[in-house]
Amino acid sequence: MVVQHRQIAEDLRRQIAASVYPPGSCLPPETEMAARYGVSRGTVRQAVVALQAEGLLDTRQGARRTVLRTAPAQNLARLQSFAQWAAENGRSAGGLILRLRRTGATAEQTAALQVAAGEEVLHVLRLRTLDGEPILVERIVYASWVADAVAGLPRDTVSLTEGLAEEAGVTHGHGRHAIEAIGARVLEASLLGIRRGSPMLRHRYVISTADGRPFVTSDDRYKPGTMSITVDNAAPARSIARGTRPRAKPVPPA
Amino acid sequence: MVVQHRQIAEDLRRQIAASVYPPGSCLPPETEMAARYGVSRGTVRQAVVALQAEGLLDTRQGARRTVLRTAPAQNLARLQSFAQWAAENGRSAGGLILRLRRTGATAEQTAALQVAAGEEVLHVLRLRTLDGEPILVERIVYASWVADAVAGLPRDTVSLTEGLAEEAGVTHGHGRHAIEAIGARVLEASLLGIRRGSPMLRHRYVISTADGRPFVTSDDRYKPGTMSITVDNAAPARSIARGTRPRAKPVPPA
DNA sequence: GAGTGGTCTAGACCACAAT
DNA sequence: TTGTGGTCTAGACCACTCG
Repeated sequence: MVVQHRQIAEDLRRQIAASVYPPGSCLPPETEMAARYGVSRGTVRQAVVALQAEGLLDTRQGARRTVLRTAPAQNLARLQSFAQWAAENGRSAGGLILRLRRTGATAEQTAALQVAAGEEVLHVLRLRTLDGEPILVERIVYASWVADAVAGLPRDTVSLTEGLAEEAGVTHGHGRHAIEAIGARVLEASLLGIRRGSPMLRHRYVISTADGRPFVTSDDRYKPGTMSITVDNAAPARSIARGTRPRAKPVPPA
Repeated sequence: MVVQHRQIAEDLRRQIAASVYPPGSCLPPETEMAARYGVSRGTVRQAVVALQAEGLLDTRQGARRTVLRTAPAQNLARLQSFAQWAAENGRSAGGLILRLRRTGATAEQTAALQVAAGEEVLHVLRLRTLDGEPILVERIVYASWVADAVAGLPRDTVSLTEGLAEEAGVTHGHGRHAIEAIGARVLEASLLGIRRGSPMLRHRYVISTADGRPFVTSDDRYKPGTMSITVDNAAPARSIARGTRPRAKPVPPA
């Protein structure tokens, strides 16, 4: 981390977490921070912009930036790896590939993965556990150009995502997700020990590399009551605000 | 829109949408764009950074920026207003308040809205329609400081969100959302004409003003098969990439 | 009116990618 | 090696908030 604006951002995050600047308090002015860190105002801005994007700060032109939260807002990255999410939350994730099959792509998969009609893809049926409990059934489909790397992984690989990154250097760039509710089918019911028709959370997604090539799509179904997808977001723009907004009660910096 | 970097961003978005720069093609270098628009390089960067955040561009140090998609990725703002979402998609939303009641806040609501224990809050039970079809039951709770503005709105107000913005100048700043699957209870079953236990999508959220004061929380439940929440996201960082990534096939700018 | 953040400039140097 | 994006500077002016 040789980049100054990252160091400054990290430093500010730490101070906010440590309640040096508690929620409701103001950050020092840009000019003052610039002097303190011995950098130009622009560099401080780069750091502060990052914290804003994380939902940590409220900033309005003309007013001092105020702290909103102590903890950084969780971001959507968790939608991209169950194993990573589990690790972050101190839980242990497991995974077992039940079936592995190469077939021609369906029309839907052709569109999602941007492969030629009928081109061979790799289907994976996988049961996942959290702290030893079966919790989720995955129906994953990999594009042919990553299929061999996936097929070579052990059946009980905990994170296919990381395995694929290590084996083939393929990493997540963008994801497109759809979340619905759906009744359990026979397969899920028997694998997870629930009744048919039970309300399951269905999470479908397509993930692409940073340069826009989709390589995996999946249909994940969670056991009822076990999973809640959470999202923090910030309003995209200052939108339709009218009049003057009341301020949060000020708190002096510690 | 007097700000140059916004104008430039908008111009680029338009050109990408019009396939002047189709997916896979490269954007001109920063210096060239700066000259073309008659601004400094920094201003161009501000514009381009916005497009990156929208998932429209792939950028890597040293390489030209490449276009990833034609359409701007939809963002999470839709999670904040059903009416707005419907309007954007050319559907007609309706809403009818079935019950409106002031009571003391429960423990859960106290925490979500950050009000004193037992402080009065406004409960709203509301049935929503899409193109005339009942689709969703909302259980909304408003903090007392916005309750009067909400209670004064007509029972068939289509957008309480916009109504609240107009009446009280209260607008969305941040949202925290949780999405689950849950079986239909008697109330939803009868209102939506479905069977008890049917798999419903449950969307709970707390919304705060830009300065961090929560003012509304809700528990929305969607009729089975009617709603899918979609999310586009980009990887937060250049994470654990190994080796050189293969490039997307180049396409000449039109 | 003083202070603060938002925008913009004109230049510089470096790190990385492509050739 | 050359071109490109990433970082940084030192200064300027404007728009907005707040006392």
